[in-house]
Amino acid sequence: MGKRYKNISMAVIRRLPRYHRYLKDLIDKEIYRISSKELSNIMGFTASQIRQDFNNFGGFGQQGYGYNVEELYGEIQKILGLNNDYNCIIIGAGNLGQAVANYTDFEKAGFYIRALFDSNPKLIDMKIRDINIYDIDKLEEYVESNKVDIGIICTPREAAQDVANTLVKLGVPAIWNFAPVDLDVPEEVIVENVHLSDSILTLSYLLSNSQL
Amino acid sequence: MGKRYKNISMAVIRRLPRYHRYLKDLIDKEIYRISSKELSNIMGFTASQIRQDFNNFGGFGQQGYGYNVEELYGEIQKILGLNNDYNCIIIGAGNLGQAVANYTDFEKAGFYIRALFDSNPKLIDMKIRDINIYDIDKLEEYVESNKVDIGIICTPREAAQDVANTLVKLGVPAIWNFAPVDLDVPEEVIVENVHLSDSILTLSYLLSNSQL
DNA sequence: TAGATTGTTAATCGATTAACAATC
DNA sequence: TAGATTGTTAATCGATTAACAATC
Repeated sequence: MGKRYKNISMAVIRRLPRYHRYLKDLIDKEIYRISSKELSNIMGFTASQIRQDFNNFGGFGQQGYGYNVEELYGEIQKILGLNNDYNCIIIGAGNLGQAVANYTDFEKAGFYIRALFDSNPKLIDMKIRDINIYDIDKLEEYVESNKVDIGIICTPREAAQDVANTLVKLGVPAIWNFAPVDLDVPEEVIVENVHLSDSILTLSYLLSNSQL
Repeated sequence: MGKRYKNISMAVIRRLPRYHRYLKDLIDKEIYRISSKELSNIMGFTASQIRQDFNNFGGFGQQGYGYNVEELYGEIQKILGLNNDYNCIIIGAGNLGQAVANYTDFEKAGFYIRALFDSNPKLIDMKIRDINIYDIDKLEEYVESNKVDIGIICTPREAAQDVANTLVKLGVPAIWNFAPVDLDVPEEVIVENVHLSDSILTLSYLLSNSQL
């Protein structure tokens, strides 16, 4: 278990994955040293913001030199909790659930999909890669006998809150929610939303209000 | 074509789909009148913020009464550009592309998927619902002879920038990007990202740094 | 009219940017 | 050492919240 950071603003937290991504690119390009100014040019954040962001977690740079890319990448890796593995289950094995289950990049980052659940009899006992789809009735039993870190909700809107209630009741600490609702959960439960419909509406707004 | 709003901050814009969603719920529940205070209780924004947000676009309420839900919903619908239909194409017909193509909710909101494109010979000429998957080589020809409002990029990371370049060259005004890269496009081109990998890393951060 | 609630201005809070001393 | 660049404090900017006069 690494250090735990508190009171970091969401604005900063949401930039961390982006740093992680760009630093990975730099390593792939065999660039091993970078200043906040150079990173600023690449990423489009100000150099000042970059230094402020990193200094929320301690000083990773060296005056007169800049940052060691691999070291910095390693630190952000740790901060993001990517040194751990996570057991994930997907509830809702429709198109979206299957797409998520098939996205093997997550596994590389330590997010292992252990099981899917669905209410559609046609899907039950099918496999995605080698991951089984169980009847939704087996969800409680499964979570009680297996450690589940992240519940991924890919059900239709109507079912999402019920599923969330079940996951919360069973002690699942985090939910990755793809259903187009804001889930009502106790505050200690972590919810990260992927609201595709909100995203396309934002695009729609920008398109209709653009100058063309 | 409705009014065009400029200089609205992204913070406000990103709340609009959420208002849209909650107002729809209210209509479904046959609630036809609401005050900023009541909406505040439901949505978790402050009443003050709600009034500020709406007043960016004109006064939709009435002192002493509140807001007429249907009217307000209609206004936000217009502001979001949902009175138009949009022709969309998906580039990359793998799991994610297929999941997006199958998500019929988008069609209800006016986003019509007209074609998919992929480089995998196995997929070409298959159909998702009744939408054809074309060879990626046919992309230019297609966009030249059909109006395309939104290009949806569901390719792997490596292909995404090339696809974006092609779309930009052909004059597609907006890109909905699911590939885990920040696309480099001219500033008049609208890009809305769905970075699933960034989202799961954010969740990972919150989970590793939570108090449990 | 009296009560309620908006629209809007002013105050506060938080996040970003600028500046620079510390130091490699 | 001189030059470069960080870490950090101070200044600025923008977004959120509070307050209240306008008015339905």
